[in-house]
Amino acid sequence: MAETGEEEKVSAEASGFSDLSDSEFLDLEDAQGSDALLSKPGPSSELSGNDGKPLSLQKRKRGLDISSPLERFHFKYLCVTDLSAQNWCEQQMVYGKELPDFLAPEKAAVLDTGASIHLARELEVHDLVTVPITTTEDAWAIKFLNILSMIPTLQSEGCIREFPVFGEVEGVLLVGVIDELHYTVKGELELAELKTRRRPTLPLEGQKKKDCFQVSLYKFIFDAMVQGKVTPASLIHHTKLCPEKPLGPSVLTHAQQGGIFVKCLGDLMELVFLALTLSDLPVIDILKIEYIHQETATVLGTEIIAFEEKEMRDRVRHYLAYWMGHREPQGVDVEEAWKCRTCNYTDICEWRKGSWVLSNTLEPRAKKNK
DNA sequence: ATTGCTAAAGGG
Repeated sequence: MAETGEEEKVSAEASGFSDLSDSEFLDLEDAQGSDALLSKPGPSSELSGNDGKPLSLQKRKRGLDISSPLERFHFKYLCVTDLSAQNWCEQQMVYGKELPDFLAPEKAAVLDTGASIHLARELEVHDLVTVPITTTEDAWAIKFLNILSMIPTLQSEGCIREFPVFGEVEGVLLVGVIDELHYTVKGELELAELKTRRRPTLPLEGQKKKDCFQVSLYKFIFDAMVQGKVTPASLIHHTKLCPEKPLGPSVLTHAQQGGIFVKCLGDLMELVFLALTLSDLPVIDILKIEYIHQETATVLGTEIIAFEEKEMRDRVRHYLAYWMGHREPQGVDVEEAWKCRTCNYTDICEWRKGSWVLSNTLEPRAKKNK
């Protein structure tokens, strides 16, 4: 690596994250606090119908019954790709969350290949180092340190990859990673999303729509970040992070190696906020998606997306309405039933059953559509 | 490909 080009990206080790779920985590001093949060309040079990009123009504009064999917899954935030999965098929996304290891066999290879190609490209612009961590605060700290190192790189060298984004949208925290950001020869900030494909074919409309939504959402969140609309307070509120908790020694070491001297997450968040808002970062000018063939790396197609904020926001609102429990999940429309062909949940899909019954009972009589 | 009281993205 060239001297000026030598970039070091700090990345949290997978095993570090898995430590979080170990018993070790519960053995910490905070354990009592966490247990208290996790255990259900006593009255909930006693509610089981003792007077004449419907159970749901009783619970409703105490606000116990109405747990939104967000709460039921215990999600503090959603990934951008969760929402773009909803764009593909919301019902499928929900099954994916409910039945995690229901997933497929040979699809894995395609995903794996895609991931490898992305990793190889990431390594073109910076090295990866592993930082062992034990807490959620540490995990976020690594993300923030990465941002702090990437902003100056973008401004001086013009290209960064895997840039973390996050921000509250419609009251929900969304988290994602932008594939690539770079300045064009004209000096415009361009987001470039790479999509690798198993077969050397152009994506269908449904695929394009989903990818288009994904990058639009990235821009929306990124723009909000550089405009100072994403505050440390909002992040802390959603993630329930403790800003004063001291960071782990390995994280502190890596911060210092990068010239960052902080003691806790709160300090780091303030630095990130300042870096984002005071580095003359523009909003994203161009959204580009490139489809390439996995095997040959042939460019299959390039899309320049027109950012339509209102449409995107309406869509986000619609998707989040499911997560907040304002509506039931939906499957695909009849014209997109071809998506079911590659879905693992077709056999159990309630949405499909519903529409099959409908079309079966209505179609034979009236030849018209429904 | 799972994995998760959270790594997000990975492709169709």
